[in-house]
Amino acid sequence: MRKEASRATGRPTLAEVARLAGVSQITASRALRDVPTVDPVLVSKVREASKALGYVPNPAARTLASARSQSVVVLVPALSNHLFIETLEAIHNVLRPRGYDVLIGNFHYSRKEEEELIRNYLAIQPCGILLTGFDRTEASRRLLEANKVPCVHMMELTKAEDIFSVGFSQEDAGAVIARHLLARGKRRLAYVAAQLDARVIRRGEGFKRALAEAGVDASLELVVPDPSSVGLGGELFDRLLRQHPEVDGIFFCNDDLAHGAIFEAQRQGISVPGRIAFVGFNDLPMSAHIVPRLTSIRTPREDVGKHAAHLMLALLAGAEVRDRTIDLGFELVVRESS
Amino acid sequence: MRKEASRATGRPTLAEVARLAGVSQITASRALRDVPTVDPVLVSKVREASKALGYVPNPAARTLASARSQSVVVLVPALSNHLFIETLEAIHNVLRPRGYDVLIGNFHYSRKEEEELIRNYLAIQPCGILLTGFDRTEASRRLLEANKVPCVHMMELTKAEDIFSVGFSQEDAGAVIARHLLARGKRRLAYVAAQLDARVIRRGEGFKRALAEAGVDASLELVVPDPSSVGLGGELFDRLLRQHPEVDGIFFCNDDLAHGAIFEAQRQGISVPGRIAFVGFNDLPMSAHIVPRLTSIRTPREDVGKHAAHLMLALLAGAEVRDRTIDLGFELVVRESS
DNA sequence: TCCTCGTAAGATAGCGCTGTCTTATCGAAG
DNA sequence: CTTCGATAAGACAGCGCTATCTTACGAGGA
Repeated sequence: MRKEASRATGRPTLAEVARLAGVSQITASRALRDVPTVDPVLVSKVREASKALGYVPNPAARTLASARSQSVVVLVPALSNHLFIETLEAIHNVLRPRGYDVLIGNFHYSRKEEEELIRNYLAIQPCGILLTGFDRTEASRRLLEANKVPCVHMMELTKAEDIFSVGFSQEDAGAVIARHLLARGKRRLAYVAAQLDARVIRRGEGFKRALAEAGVDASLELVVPDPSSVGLGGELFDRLLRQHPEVDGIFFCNDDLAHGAIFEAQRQGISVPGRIAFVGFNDLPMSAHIVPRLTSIRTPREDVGKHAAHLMLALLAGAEVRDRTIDLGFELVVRESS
Repeated sequence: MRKEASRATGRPTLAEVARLAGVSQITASRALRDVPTVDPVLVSKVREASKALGYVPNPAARTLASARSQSVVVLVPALSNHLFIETLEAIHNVLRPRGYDVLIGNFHYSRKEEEELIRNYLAIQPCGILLTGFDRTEASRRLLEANKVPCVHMMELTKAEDIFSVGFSQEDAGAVIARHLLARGKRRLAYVAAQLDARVIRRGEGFKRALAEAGVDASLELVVPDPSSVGLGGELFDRLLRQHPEVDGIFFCNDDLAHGAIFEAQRQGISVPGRIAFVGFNDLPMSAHIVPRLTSIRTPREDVGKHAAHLMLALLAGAEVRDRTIDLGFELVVRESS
């Protein structure tokens, strides 16, 4: 009498499934992985046996044997923010039902921290990585390259070959806002931004370029590196107004700042949009309810996640991907604040 | 000449570290895991060899061999919400530097979905699970029990033996709010809640109990199962006011609802707190800036994550844990809205 | 001096899968 | 009727680590 399986997990293994189905272990393995060279009759036998035993594959064994896990890593610059949450949710919803684990890495808008995360997460041999934007350290790029992990970039677009990206044009969005404020008759326009990352900068560039093209002064801006917050929005608005009392329209790089500014304006008795118009970015749920309701750019956050995840699935399946760039656009939602 | 290591990952392995350090593989393994029975001299030799080779342990192999992964699963009812984000961040900050992977499961306030997540995540043999609250299906409980995974429960407290919990008393918090509103001279008080979960219900119970104890009518409430949102807060406030125009104080089960109500009141020209006082729950960042600033309960979300993670570490280390219950308390932040 | 015992190091044997090579089977071509 | 190639199924080995058992060794007691 041997003390069988003392170290085992107690769960049914592939070998047991194979035995019950009357096939070899490797055939059972292939059947469950949809390898096409298996007789459909055997496949269904294996499927039944698997179900009968309540078999669940052991991901660790799978990873060890194939040198590639079933984990997809998603790196985002922040979590304290509806944007990425919705994107993450969408990614989860696509990938989890298909058996992938989703690992979230928050790099707090720090390229250095992102590099560290990449280094650490590569240890688990992820089968794919979803990244935010293109702005990262050279070392990060090299690590990804060297490990041959499929990557999909979210939130921005590029024309570069060999790069998969899902998002929209930050610059165009900024330009649309500029034209909207101009159409409202505003002429003394400013860009207010915090938490400078590549996307925020690009939005501002689009905004200022459109102003310049319209022959309007595009030099007014108040840009700080601090983390964005509602409180900061109020402060920045107050500061801008002291320095430039003539300002009659502001594009805030995100809704949080705009919300803070709305509260501050309310406290100071400044009429919005009468004296000054506000436009935000991202269209957070609150923006449709705040007084006055905030004009904003609705970004396709959820769709970015969904499409990025599907693109990753295609890459993992080894499919030929024609469109390496998926432009999901954006929408200007005009409300009371402008 | 053998085509050595064709399937290998190319990364250095424990065997190479052992060879370089001049010890057996198992000794190297023990040295790197801080098993105490290894000669300190050998430990440092192994450490050096490991560093020299840039060795990173393979988590899959480790999991397979030990039948336990380095992953900690965290199950939360929602992500669209600052609360859990901050808690998750804190958990990450504690566990990741110690080599654990943190897997997040969002069960969308659904016990059924939570059960499914538990079932699925057990496949990866997590070394621990962090749960939100105690309210789950019998099957979930059995699964956790049967798999002998250490569990820590967050956000609520219990006196039950053998259950580790980190949080605060939801009921007491509700009671504190009731007493605060009473102290403000309000007498027609209502509880407005959405997204009913165990904690929201408990808050309401504490609130109503405190009212009853003070001899005040505790029957006024508007409670709906829909997902909580800013918009819903406005609607519920409007509906309540039509049905009970005499209401002079409302406890909203969370800040989102309260924010929506503030906007709605503003639109209707209703004075807050003059005619009616508002109190929220959670103290989201926005609550300190909205007009009027919102009185709320500041919950120790970050600390809950931190303490829960440390408790988990203690359990994983096999330490003797004396206090199975960690009460982190809460704080009533009184502002303009009451 | 011999023997026991506690401790540290090593040898061994897997954990549960999948990559790769080999073998069986069958139909088509010569 | 034989040979060949394509295809499906299986045998085999091993991914990189750790649990477990075994051995070596020195200290302490009889």
